[in-house]
Amino acid sequence: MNMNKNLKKAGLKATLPRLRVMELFLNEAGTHFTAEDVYKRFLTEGDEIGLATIYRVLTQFEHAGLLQRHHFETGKAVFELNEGNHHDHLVCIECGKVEEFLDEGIEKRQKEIAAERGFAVQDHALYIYVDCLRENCPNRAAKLSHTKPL
Amino acid sequence: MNMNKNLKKAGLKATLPRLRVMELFLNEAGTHFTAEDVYKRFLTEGDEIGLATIYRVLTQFEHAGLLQRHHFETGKAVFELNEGNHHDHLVCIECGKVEEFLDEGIEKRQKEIAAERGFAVQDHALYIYVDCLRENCPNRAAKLSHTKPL
DNA sequence: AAACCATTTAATAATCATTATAAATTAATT
DNA sequence: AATTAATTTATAATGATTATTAAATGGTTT
Repeated sequence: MNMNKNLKKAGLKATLPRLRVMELFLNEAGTHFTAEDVYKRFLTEGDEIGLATIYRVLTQFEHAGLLQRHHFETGKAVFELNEGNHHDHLVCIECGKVEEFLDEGIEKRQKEIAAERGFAVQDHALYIYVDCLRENCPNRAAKLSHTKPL
Repeated sequence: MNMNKNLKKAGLKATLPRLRVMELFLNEAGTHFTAEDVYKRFLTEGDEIGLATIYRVLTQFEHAGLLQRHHFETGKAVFELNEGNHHDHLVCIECGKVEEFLDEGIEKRQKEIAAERGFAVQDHALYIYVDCLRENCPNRAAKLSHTKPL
């Protein structure tokens, strides 16, 4: 199957933790998970996979290009399936909801800006922090970003 | 003097640690410091100001609008003087050098993107990670970003 | 399929950045 | 100068993540 092939290509053995992680990200493409999200998810499903293992697997998958890591202002890293399509993020500071977008104009302008200054772009991160204005936020209580002022 | 006034307005007493921190950022406007940078700087100057105090003061200054906090992909927060001029950052992944820029087109487009989706922009962070291509990087050894793939 | 061996996991402990706590000190006010 | 609340110091605690090491497992070979 697809999963095994991905792992093989990355030179990684098909172990239970890795299959579970891969499966989760494939099944829920587009979702952003922290290491702990993944850990807890498995716990509730009956799989006791150590948190350190989760971290290791996520990092390996990132290096293998299977996942992407992002650092929002929440203090913890989030991972999502790497579907090859670069995009930026809108992050709701009230509920943590994440939406993706891509704007060619912005992409192009970034390259120009770096080039104007003699730099070679390696990567970029654009996070727009918003208020989604939903009164019924599932986790309006568990706010993000206690450090960043608005 | 200027410094005392700033602190007063923020409802903060003019203590030695706060004056030293303020002074440092004023004297080196445009520079980005981590809490530890500040801590070490004072040490070499003979002032033993606790790291926890530095953290507290930096956070207070941030809340008072005197400093701005940024999270690059280095894992630690950096602070710079808030001169009122919003700007984004080009960060060299080889040497840590930071350059600032502002592009009205990008700013405008961001607002549009959020608005199109019914969100209210609270803040944003745009970091372009580049290679400054300087062979003589002062700290080409002490690289940044071991986590983020290029 | 049993044996082999390198890889991987699990269970910790360690680390790094940052925040909280509680006792001692100090700035602003009386 | 005395009072009091704010602040610093020193230290412990926390939260996210990484390192360590012995035990277990996957893939391969016989």
